[in-house]
Order: sequence, then structure tokens, then C-alpha cells
Amino acid sequence: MLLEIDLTSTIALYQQIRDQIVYGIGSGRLVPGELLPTVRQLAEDLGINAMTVNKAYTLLKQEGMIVTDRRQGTRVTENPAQSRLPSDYRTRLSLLLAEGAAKSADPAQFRAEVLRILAELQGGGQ
Amino acid sequence: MLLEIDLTSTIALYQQIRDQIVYGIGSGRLVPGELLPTVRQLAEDLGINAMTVNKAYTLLKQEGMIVTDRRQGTRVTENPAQSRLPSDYRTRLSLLLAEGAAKSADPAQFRAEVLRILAELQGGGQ
DNA sequence: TGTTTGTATTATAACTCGTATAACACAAGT
DNA sequence: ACTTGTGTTATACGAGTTATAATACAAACA
Repeated sequence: MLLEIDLTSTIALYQQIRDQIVYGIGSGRLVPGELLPTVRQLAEDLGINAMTVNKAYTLLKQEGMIVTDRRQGTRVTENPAQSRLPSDYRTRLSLLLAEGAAKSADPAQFRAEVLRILAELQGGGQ
Repeated sequence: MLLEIDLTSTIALYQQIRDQIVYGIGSGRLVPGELLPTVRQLAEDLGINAMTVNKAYTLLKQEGMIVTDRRQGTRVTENPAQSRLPSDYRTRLSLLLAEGAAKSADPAQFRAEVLRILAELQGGGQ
């Protein structure tokens, strides 16, 4: 998967990297077990410092998205299974859904929108 | 609606205020046209500076959630209708859904979770 | 005129971000 | 043994941003 960053964005570089990898995993374009670039390699490709990439990887590791071995490198986590979504995540999702509901005219219409976005994610992958 | 803030939280005070009002509107506990406390009143209730409350209100105003008049005070926006959700919002939702999908074992199960959270929001409101 | 509303300005301490550099620990290959 | 290539840790730094506050200003209404 090709990663791209926008140096002019207000979103932090490490956050952009993290977001794209999360999106890649969630959409199925990155599969469990898949090998990611090394921190140094990705840093060079993007023309940024390796510590910035490391920061993104550290974040993803804390989120349980990736796993690292000393020598093998970094891989997408094999066992995606968490029986129940973290309460922290549920809170964030609930808030974001509330925001969408507040901006929408009709609840049913908003519900359909959410399902469409989810289907698009899991289907096309982008 | 009673607002509460956590002074020890890492989330900024103005963000906590903003989030709770968004949640209130999205869940229906705050209805269009409803009058919100004045910046000074809310600041006093919470024991914080009025400018911090103003920052939350400014944010909400930019999001189109509330409307302010000089003398009348601040109200929940009357016309919730935006024909289509802002693309910015869709991007954020897509990313958050991707995160959830990445953390879930089964896509269908995750879909059901999302619908449950949405139903809980629009039904009980908490 | 006085009160109450939101707003603008300014200040400041704290934090963030990205970078840079270096060193470390580990595992595998040679 | 030695080298190589992983991720990791530590430290530092400077530009920029954030969060909160104190104060003063502007507008609307009774």
C-alpha cells in the first residue's frame, strides 16, 4: 500500500500515517500478517524523520493494530478479535454519530447514510 | 440540560463543553430553538472563565449547531437540514468506522454494533 | 442609562510537532 | 565473532499552537 503525506496539512504527519494505516486495515487493503515498511524505510520514502514514523507505529501498537518483532519488522496484527469494542471507542463513535445526527434532517436518512459509508468502506476499500 | 466538566481530563474544557452540547443535540435532549445558558452563566456554574465557554460556543457556531444573538443569547439552530453531510464529516466517520472494523472480528457483527449504538443514541439519548 | 448579551484583545504558561542525534537491545546471517 | 538491520529509548531544541484567563469593548434592549 502506498502511503502519502501532505506536508502542508494541519494534521500532524504521524497522525496522517496512523490514519492511513488504520483505514487500510479497516478497509481490508492491509490484511492481517502483512508486513509494513520499516520505520527507516518509510521515513526515507516520505522524506521525513524516522522518529516521526516511529511515533505513528507506537500509536498503532498501543491501539493493537500492529505488532513488531525486533528482527522481522512490523506486521498487521493477526488476531483482530476483540470480543467487545473498547468503551473508549464506543464513546467516540457515539459522539461522532451524534454530531452527524445533529447535522441531518431526518434520523432514518442519517442512518442510511451511515450504512452507506460503512458498506463503501468494507466493499470498495476506498 | 446539566453540563459537567472534568478539570482533570486531558480533553480541553471547551472541547468537553462542545462535545456535551453536540451529544445533547444529536440525541434530542436539546431541541432546535432551545435556549442555552449565557457564556457568563455557564462559566460561573462550571467555575471556569467565560472565554473558555465562548470558545466552545464559537466552535459550535462554526459547525452550524447553534446561533447567537447579541441580546437574546444562544440557541440551538432551528434548521437542522443540510441536504448532504459535509465531506469533512464523512471522512472523519469513515476513518472512525475503519478503526472499528479493524478492531472487530466480523464485519457483520461490527455493523450490528454500529446500528445498536446509533439506536441507543436516537432512542434513549442517555 | 444601565444592564446583559456576545466579542475582541492580549497575555502567558503549557504543550505539541517535527527534527536531529546518538545509543541501545535484539535476532539473524556470514 | 562480527556485521547488519530491526525496533526502542533518550535527549534536546525551536517554532508553533493550545488552553485558559483577565480585561476591555460593542451591541441590543428595557
